[in-house]
Amino acid sequence: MTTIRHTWDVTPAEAIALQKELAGRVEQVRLTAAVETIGAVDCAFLAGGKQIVATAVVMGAKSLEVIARAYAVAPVKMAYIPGLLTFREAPAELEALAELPVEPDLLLVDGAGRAHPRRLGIAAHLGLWLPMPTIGVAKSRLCGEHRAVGATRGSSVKLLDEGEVIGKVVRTRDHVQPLYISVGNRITLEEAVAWTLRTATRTRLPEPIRAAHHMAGELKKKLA
DNA sequence: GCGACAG
DNA sequence: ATCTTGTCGC
Repeated sequence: MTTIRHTWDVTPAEAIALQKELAGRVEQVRLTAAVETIGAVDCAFLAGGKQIVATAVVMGAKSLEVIARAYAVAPVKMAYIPGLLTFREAPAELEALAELPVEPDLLLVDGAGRAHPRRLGIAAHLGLWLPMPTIGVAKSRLCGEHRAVGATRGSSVKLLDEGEVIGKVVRTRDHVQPLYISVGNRITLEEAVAWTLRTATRTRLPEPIRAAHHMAGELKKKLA
């Protein structure tokens, strides 16, 4: 299995160059192993944006019951720049994932996967670094265009950029803002959409992401 | 030069 | 992401 390693201490120009050379390593292929557990990572900011709290959760793929949780606090090293979100959030999220007692079989990431200007959003980048397949679940569009999405749950349309399908805009709840789903790594777009709908049972966001997001919010209050 | 722009 | 109460709609 191929996984990457590199420093996160880079300049914006170096970050862009890194994304360009790594994008070609993403594998859009069908899942090979059974998915028994699903995880998610998210984060929140502390101390006026000086520190980041990353959270990671693991749930049973069928029960959607939490099996494990972990978190990590780290200093923020880069400002938010559209397209370079990864270099701001990924280091802390990787630390939180490393604290988990068990690794999930599939990981949902808050942000874009291949639906990125250079085809390497945070979900794809983390997918190259980690061993399990990943899915990018973004709440809004970073790039690409698409037709109007049907108003009911399950409706979806292709997200296109420069003539290629980079993701899918998916409605997970009737009359609620759609999600921008894209391949992270080691999964197909169809499977990514299917797992998103399968885990977004009661709300717009998939349960694992909701749990990770909620945990980040609680820690933000608790850690000041 | 003028917008767009994951979280 | 973050600053924040009540309120509209399914």
